[in-house]
Amino acid sequence: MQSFAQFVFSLYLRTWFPISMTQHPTLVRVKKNVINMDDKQHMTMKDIARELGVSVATVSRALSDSPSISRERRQAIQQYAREHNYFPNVIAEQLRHSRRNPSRAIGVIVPELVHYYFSSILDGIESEASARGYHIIVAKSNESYEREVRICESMLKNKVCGIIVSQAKDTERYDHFMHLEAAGVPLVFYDRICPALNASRVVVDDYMGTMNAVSHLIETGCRRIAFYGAPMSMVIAKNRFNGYRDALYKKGLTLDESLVRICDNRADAERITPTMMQIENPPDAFFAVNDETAIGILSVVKRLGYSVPDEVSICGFTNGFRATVCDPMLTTVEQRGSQVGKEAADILIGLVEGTLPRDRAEKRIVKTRLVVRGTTRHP
Amino acid sequence: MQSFAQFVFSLYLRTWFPISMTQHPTLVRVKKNVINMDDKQHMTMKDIARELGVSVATVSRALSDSPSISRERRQAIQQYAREHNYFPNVIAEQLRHSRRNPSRAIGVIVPELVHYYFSSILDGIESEASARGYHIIVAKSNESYEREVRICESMLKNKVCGIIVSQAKDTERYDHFMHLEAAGVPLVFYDRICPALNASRVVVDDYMGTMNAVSHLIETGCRRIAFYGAPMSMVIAKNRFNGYRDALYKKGLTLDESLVRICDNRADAERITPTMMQIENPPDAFFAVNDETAIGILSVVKRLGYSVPDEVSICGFTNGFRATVCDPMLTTVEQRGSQVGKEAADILIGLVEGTLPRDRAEKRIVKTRLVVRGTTRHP
DNA sequence: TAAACAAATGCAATCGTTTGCGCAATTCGT
DNA sequence: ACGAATTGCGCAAACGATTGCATTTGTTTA
Repeated sequence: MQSFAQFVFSLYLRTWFPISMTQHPTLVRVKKNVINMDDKQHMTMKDIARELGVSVATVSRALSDSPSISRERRQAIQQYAREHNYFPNVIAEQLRHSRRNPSRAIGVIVPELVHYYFSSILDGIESEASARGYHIIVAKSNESYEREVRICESMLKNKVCGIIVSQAKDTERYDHFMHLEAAGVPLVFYDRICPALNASRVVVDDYMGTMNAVSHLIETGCRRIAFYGAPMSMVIAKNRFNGYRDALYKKGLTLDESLVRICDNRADAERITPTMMQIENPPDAFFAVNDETAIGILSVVKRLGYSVPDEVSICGFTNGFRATVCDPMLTTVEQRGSQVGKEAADILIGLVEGTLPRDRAEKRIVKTRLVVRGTTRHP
Repeated sequence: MQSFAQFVFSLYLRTWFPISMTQHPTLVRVKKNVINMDDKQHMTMKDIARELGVSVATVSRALSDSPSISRERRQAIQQYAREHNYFPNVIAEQLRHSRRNPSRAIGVIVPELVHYYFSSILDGIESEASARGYHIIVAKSNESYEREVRICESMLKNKVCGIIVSQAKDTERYDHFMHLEAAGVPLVFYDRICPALNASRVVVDDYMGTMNAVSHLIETGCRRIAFYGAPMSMVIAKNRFNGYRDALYKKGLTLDESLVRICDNRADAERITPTMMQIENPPDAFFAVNDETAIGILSVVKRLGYSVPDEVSICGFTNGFRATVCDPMLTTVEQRGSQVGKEAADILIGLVEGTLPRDRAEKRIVKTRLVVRGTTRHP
């Protein structure tokens, strides 16, 4: 790993000297007027300057490889810095540059953390961000408007360069977001979009995803397809329903409203489904807004003695951990959370670095993919 | 929500004025010498001072409610600040205090993000941290030593007040961690502990968790219990194995080494299990190091025509999403990731704030809980 | 030989806050 | 009414880095 530190160093004089973690340098200096022995801190330019008998300005210029410092001095200073594992104080750098340069911290607001889709998105954001030299500050809103506001304040105070956010469910006012925009902090929404704001966003192609899935059900012989969706106040719910409706329409089937239910979790699915299977002309397939709901349906349908997929087909949406655990494995629409996260980070960084115009909202749609497994028949 | 901003304000003069997100104040000031119209920035003490005809020092003291400023002036300044949504520049604050006060950013290093256990831990850390006024910077090591080192550097540069970390699998050198400690950044390990370092840590009670689970299997009539564990180089693997061994011993059973396998993922489980069921005296129960592996066993055993739990019992470890999705639902040891995260954050904050001594490693063990479901018989 | 020039370095202000110290103005005690 | 104590406020130096401008050298040119 020796070469690693050198590699990093060679990359940049601008980006500075990393601490070579694999050597044992005199990183730890004891404070001059020793008061607290535990008080450890690192070198500053002043230390280098004092030690080498030059001014701080010279050190600064030498370390930034300015040609106005003589070759020998420059190299001497650089070497001293490297040997003593000097690295610049980001706080000071930032204070100095706060008017021109944004920080490299991206704020990420997640409704919840223990959730497959959000984890994948976070993963995508982290990958893209760290690859481009940013780090992420993560906060979860717990689906609460109040916490969301507080988090926005905190992130503004902590000078993030931008925020990637999925709204909390009970957020219906958007002033906090507008304030952020007004304060010059760019915003990128994912998953749950703020309809009132014309902000940049990344969403998955709910419409086409659902349409393809439902078409698949029809093509494999299903004729009475139930739809379990989220409340229509959510944009994604509406899009998925439209996809369902249009798939039926395109295949010449009529939409039977008795087959449409608001249901987006397992408990509800287990409560509702028995009734659904007792109606006069029960469904021969289910499309569920997420895998969790689909699993609920599956467990009930199996318990009622139907065979899956022969008598009843089931299709979910997410393709999370659950999808390959149930028996039979779940056919589902892959939501590609990681890709959503990457796109969101890409937009945000573009906005921050100026490669994307701030006055126009960048909107991206991530394509979904139907993953056919055991809960639907093969064509 | 008007009352919210006021509520926050009333809480603290020290913690400062939040931006009232629900009003439309003159947060955005136009730069005096307008060059870039997009350049938005917020008030500083200097602005307040100029406007009210006092010195910056007075503003600072008034806002920190110092008694050395007269009541009227103090209130006037506070009111002006509140009305104009002044809030202090954390960067500047930090620079000033860098020698005494740590930042309020906690670094969190996770091997992966899309993973139930790590998500729960992250969730626990976030909850505890945000409740105590800290925020978290999250980075994933992707199980790579090199990335882990780089992340440590980056976090050190970004002045986190401490780091909570689970080692990458291929980390075998610990210099980077030692450097952090040396630089005064406290470290708390979770899940994967660094054996070479006597650092603070939070682990789950792998030994007792496994012992209880295996005892449960024995009490429900199982006699030949297979053990699928992780490589013994990992501490948790060893502890879990010991729990298994001692449970057998305590119940008067002998350990049959042909029933012990290194196997910690689904693919391996599906490969190994058919063979395992063909040995002369096949197991009547499996204990697996995690739910994923247990699910793999379950799917094979079911496919081979055994009934679960009547002929074969299965027990996992984690109690993640998967556990309630498989059929029958999985009996498993609940790992309480969220609690682990909370304890870790609690230790770290204690270390940072000085309520816990830095010279002694704080070690906590989170109790597990056996969750009996459908893959094992009831006593 | 003095003026002009280039190269190398230092001075000092700046970013936004905090804080020790000192200076005025007021109030107090005698 | 005069020195002492108190009160209220400002000056200026930090914190660690950057950068325009001035200064110090040494070299070249007229």
